[in-house]
Amino acid sequence: MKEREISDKEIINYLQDTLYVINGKWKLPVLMAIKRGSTRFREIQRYVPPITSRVLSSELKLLEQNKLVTRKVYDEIPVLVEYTLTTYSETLFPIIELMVYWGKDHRKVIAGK
Amino acid sequence: MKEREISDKEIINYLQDTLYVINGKWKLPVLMAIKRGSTRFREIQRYVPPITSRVLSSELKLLEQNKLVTRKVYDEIPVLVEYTLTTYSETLFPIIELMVYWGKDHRKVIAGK
DNA sequence: GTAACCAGTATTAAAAAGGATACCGGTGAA
DNA sequence: TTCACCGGTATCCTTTTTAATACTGGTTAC
Repeated sequence: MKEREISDKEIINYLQDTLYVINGKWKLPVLMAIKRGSTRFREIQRYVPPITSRVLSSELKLLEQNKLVTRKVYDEIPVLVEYTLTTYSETLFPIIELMVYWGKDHRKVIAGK
Repeated sequence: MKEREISDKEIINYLQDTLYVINGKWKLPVLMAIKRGSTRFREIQRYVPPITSRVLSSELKLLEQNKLVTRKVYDEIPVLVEYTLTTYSETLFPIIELMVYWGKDHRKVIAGK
């Protein structure tokens, strides 16, 4: 039994759905920061300069809504907040990694004439 | 001889370079439209609704600047303008295709809970 | 001749994204 | 006690993006 082909309109819709989730300058860099080991708010902020706390705060909320990031609060003294990736977010990293390599090459393409 | 590892900062920079090129709602859908066979201005516009001609016009210029699209003018009567993909743009399609499939699944993930 | 299509441009406005700066209450170290 | 760090929020402002609408000059189809 064969899968139905994806129509032109569906392709555009799916693509736009993805773009809607990852849009803007910050969401993917923030995910990458967490992936690379930054879990604390200030830590992420230092990793992805020069994002302001206002913007980082709102990006993290959107990432949470899209089930890409989990926010955990530990009731220690002082209170500790940790951001971690969901397992679902792993599905996004093949795309992000391709984008990293593409950006690296693109720099050469544009510079090299 | 081993390649040097990419540092944290470079990763973020390359990623941001890529995001800078593809940012916004329209550039990737426009590339996809051309890929799927739309070469004329109005044809692309119909393929990617509801983009206005003003926005499409400026997106196409940016795509040209980044060597992803070629604009050819045929001096016929009436004048004919054709947009085609560069071979370089092919390097972007693995990313775009992953994004199409990711968007398809993401819809289920968000809806299904 | 009038309507419609072509490839856009012009003008204006609205909405969204992002940035600057200051500040909060709490803790901990010097 | 003063300073710095933590995880943010509040307020205000600028820039960027996107949209709405109209229009141009030329061409073909009815």
